[in-house]
Amino acid sequence: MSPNAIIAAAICREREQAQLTLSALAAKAGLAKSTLSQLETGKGNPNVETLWAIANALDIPFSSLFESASSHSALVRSCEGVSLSAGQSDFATVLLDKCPPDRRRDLYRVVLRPGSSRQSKPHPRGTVEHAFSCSGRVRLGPVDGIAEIGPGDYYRYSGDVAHSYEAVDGEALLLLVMDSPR
Amino acid sequence: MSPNAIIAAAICREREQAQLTLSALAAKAGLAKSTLSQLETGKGNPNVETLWAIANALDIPFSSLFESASSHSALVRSCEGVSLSAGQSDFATVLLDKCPPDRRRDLYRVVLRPGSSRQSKPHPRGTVEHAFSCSGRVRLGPVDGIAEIGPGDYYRYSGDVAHSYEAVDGEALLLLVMDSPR
DNA sequence: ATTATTTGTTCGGTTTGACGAACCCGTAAT
DNA sequence: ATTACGGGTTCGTCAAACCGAACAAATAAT
Repeated sequence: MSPNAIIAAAICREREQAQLTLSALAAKAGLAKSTLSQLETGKGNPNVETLWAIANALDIPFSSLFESASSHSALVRSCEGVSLSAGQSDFATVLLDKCPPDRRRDLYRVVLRPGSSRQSKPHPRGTVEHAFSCSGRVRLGPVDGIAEIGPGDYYRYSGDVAHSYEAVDGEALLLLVMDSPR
Repeated sequence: MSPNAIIAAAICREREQAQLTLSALAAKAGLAKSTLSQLETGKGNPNVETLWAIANALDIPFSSLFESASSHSALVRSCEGVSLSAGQSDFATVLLDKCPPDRRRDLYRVVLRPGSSRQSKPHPRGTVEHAFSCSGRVRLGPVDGIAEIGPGDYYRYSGDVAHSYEAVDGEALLLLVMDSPR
C-alpha cells in the first residue's frame, strides 16, 4: 500500500471520526480545502508542515496519520506460532508481537484466584493488553472477545473497552503487558 | 519542538545508528544527498515520498522518523514484589518494570529444552532482556550475572553483553521481552 | 419554485522542495 | 607538498505542492 494512500485513508478516517467537514478541518488547520481534497483522494504528496497542521487540527498524535486501521487482537496458543530459530531444537522462540515505536509497555505479574471475575474499566484510548498465561486457566478479554487461555498461551486484545479477568478453576498466574500509546 | 526539527534529528540519529554516510544513504534511498543534507540541518520540509524512501533505506518503520530522540538488573522472585491492588485478594498484580519512553519492546515466547546451553551474542548497545519464567527452571543471564529462575520469577538483565540460557532439568517455557533502544 | 448555504472538486498562479553540479574541508596515499 | 578521495554543504534550475477562486451538486431555508 502506497504511503500516500495510507495517509489519505487516515486523514479521511480521523476527520470523520472527529465529525468535521472537509472545509471545517481546512479552516482549523489553516490549509486550503483544495489541498485537503487532493490529499484525501490520494492525489497528493504532502510535506511535513502540512501533515503537522492536520494532526494538530484533528488533535491526534502525529504518527496516527501513518497507521492503517488494524485489528488489535491476536490469540496464539502455546502450540502455535512460527518459530524463529528453527535449527536450534533446544531453543524455540516465537515472536508474539513487535512493539510499535510510538507506544510504551509496562509489565505486570498478575495472580488470579478463582471465584469472582475481575472487571476492568476501559484504559486510555489505544491501550492494548498482552496476556501471557503462566499457570492455571484464565478467561479474559474484552466483553465481546473473551477467550480462555492456559499455560503458554498468549492473547492480545484491546484494553480501551471494558474487559475482565477470571481464573477458571485454580489459581492462575500470568504476565500482563500494558501497552499504551504515548 | 518543530516537526521538521524532530525529523531532522531522527534521520541523523537513525542514519548514524545504521553506520551509513549521508552520501551512502542518499544513494540507497534514491535521493540527492543535497536533499538529505538540508533535511538533517533542519532546513527542509520533506514530503511523504521522500520520507518513505528514507525510512525504507534505513529499514525502520515509517513513524520512527517522528520520534524525539539504560541498563540495570532486577530479579523478582514469584513470592516477591509489591502488590498494587492490595484490597483485591483475588487479583494481585506486581509491576515488574515500567517502559521508559524511548525504548521498544518485542515479545517472544521461548521454549528451552534441557541439555546444551544456548549462547547469545550481544544485542545492540542498550538492549535489556526481561525474562518471565512460566514453567521449568532456567539458568540465564549475562556471563557475570547468571541467575536460576523458576515459575513466576522475573529477571531483567543487560542484553548488550554475551549472555546465555539453559534449562536446568526439564523443558522450560518463558516469556522474553526484548527491550531495545530506539 | 427559488434562493441561500454548504459540501467537495477542479483550475491557473505562486511558492518551495528536490535535483545535480560545483563547492569546501579533512584525511590518506604518494 | 601534492594529489586523490570521501565526507557534507551551497547554489541555480525545474517540477510540484499549496493556495485562492471559481465551479457543480446537494441540502436547507424562504
